[in-house]
Amino acid sequence: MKKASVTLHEVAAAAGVSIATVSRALNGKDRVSERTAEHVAQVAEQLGYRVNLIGRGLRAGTGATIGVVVPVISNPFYGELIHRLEDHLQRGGFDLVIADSHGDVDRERDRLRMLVERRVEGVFVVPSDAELSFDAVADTARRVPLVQLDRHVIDLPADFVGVDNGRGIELAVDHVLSRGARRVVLVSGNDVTSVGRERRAAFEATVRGRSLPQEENVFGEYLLEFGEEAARMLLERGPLPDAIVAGDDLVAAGVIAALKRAGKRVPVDVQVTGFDGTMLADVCEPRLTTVVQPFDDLAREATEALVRRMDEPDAPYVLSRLAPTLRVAESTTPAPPR
Amino acid sequence: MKKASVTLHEVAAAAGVSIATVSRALNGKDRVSERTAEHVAQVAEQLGYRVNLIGRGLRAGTGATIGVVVPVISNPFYGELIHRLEDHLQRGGFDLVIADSHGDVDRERDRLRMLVERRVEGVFVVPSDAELSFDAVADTARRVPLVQLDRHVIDLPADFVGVDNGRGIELAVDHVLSRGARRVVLVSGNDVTSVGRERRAAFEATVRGRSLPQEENVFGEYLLEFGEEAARMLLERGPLPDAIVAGDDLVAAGVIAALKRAGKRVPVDVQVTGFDGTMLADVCEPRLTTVVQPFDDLAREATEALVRRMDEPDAPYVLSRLAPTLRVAESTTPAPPR
DNA sequence: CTGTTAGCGCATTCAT
DNA sequence: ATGAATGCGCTAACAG
Repeated sequence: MKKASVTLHEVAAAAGVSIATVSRALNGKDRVSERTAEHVAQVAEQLGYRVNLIGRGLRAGTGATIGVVVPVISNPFYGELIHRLEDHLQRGGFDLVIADSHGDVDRERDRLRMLVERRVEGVFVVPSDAELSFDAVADTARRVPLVQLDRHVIDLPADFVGVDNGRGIELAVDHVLSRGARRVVLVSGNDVTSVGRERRAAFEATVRGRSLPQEENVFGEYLLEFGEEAARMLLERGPLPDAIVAGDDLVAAGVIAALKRAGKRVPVDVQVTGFDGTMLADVCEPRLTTVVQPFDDLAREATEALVRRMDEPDAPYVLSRLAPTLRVAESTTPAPPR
Repeated sequence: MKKASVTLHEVAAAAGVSIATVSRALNGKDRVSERTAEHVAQVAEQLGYRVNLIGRGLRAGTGATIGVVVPVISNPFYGELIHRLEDHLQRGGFDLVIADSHGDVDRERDRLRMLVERRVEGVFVVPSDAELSFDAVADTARRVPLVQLDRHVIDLPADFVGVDNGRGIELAVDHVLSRGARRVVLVSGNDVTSVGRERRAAFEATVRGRSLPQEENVFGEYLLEFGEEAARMLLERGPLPDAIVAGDDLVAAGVIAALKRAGKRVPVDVQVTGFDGTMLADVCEPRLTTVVQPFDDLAREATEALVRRMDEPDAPYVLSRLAPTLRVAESTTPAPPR
């Protein structure tokens, strides 16, 4: 059990051929006689040979690996996204190395550095800060094909694939309006992330565009706890608005929990919407009306963008915005849709 | 932007020293004059040099990498677990490669093979099938230090770290009994996984031990949908039991959702408990009383077991069972605890 | 303190 | 069709 692993040399020796022949036989790329090929394969199998991807990688100048850096792997949204990414990459024969930045810029820089040193062929990154992530992400993009996912760094000339946040917020607001709301409040992430900025800007624009009353919105982090805290704040502030548009499903879940604990009814007393379309939306009670991200399309698009960048490193960068959809559920619908 | 990356040679040339000196200067392991060290560092920085971990890995016989194979990365339970693992490994200077088996034995075999070929220094695996995963996991364990996590393969002589499922189920059952339940039904995962088997066995043993009436339990997969389905089945079957012990939080969430849609009240009409202690438990309404897994301890223990195995490959294998705790919330408590 | 050299495992070019 | 030789980038002996 302590034997160092079998190498081409040993297989070659055992099979009575040269190391080159073994390599050829096993990879099947080059011409080898049927007989030897079979023989070699058998010997290799019998010896329990396994290619050493490190050796191959060194020779090839790279392993077939893609890296991805996310803020929090335990967030269901990123879990889902990574799940899809892995799927698409697998098809291209790539393995995925995952790194968690803990939403910390220093750690993010560190993890990106690690991926570069690993000579991954491409990197996906969800930047943890719309501004402070600039240096690390820019530097990485200079060294390896890189695609920003979900969030992006302001003014960074690099590919990006994400959802159309403006459209998503608009869908949510217009929906609650169609359900009779007038006073609508946004409870969402702060300006640290591009997503937070975009959703806020879109919300304010929509409120103005629909001539709705200006409410005082609440901003914080994309956490369950923030949702609860924000809801408590709104309760203290006075009469509840007609609807609360939350920045994501997690926040929405927190909002609903706090509201109900305070004896308020959703959607009767106040409507609530989420954003992302994670499984959290289905676990909430009432189930959450939410803006659904097209996870699979995002992953596919991002993979394609990365491949494009690998093929043509100097092509002009592209910003992809995918359209979200609205999934209507009980949190905005008094009468359960049958 | 298309420049192949800078190598030690180039740095050496530019700095007017030998390649070995550069290596030493940069790694600081060996004695180099203050002056040259500084000079080299500066040149390297200026050229944008980054070690090539593939080269180093080949030389060292391994990269500082650990692999982990889980059934579904999008499941919050595994997200949380991976999060903690990454944390502990980081401290040891290890990077983590994640692979998703999709709960499929073939894919699992494939992913394990990839990790071996990558010459990772260790592997964590959550086997997708208590029996069918045997060959792939056993073969992998023969080649590299391996620790089974959460689930294990039956009769496989390999390290394992997981929660004490028996104790967890007992905690849940005794708790609902203390809340006045008599008729208790288990809705949990089937016998495909060791976890499913253990929770079922523990439940049946507890029911017998407490002289409770034997109910017909429901088994399926650890999915939200299964929880809903099971609840519908129970509703059709006749009068609801006093309590439903769910196999995990996801199933519990599904159960609660379906019950409430059918007009039943939790915990008044029926109590419900979960298992795992994921964020789902806090999002449910009412919040879920659940058996909490000690995520951080599990990750730490698993990491230690792996390191132990790396140091002493032939040591007798060890099965670690960590004690869960019960977190009581509204799903079993009529009067909200203040 | 620093330079020279060898070789980790592999794929490939060039002979044969 | 096969073998011999080369070098990917790096670190660790070994000299000096």
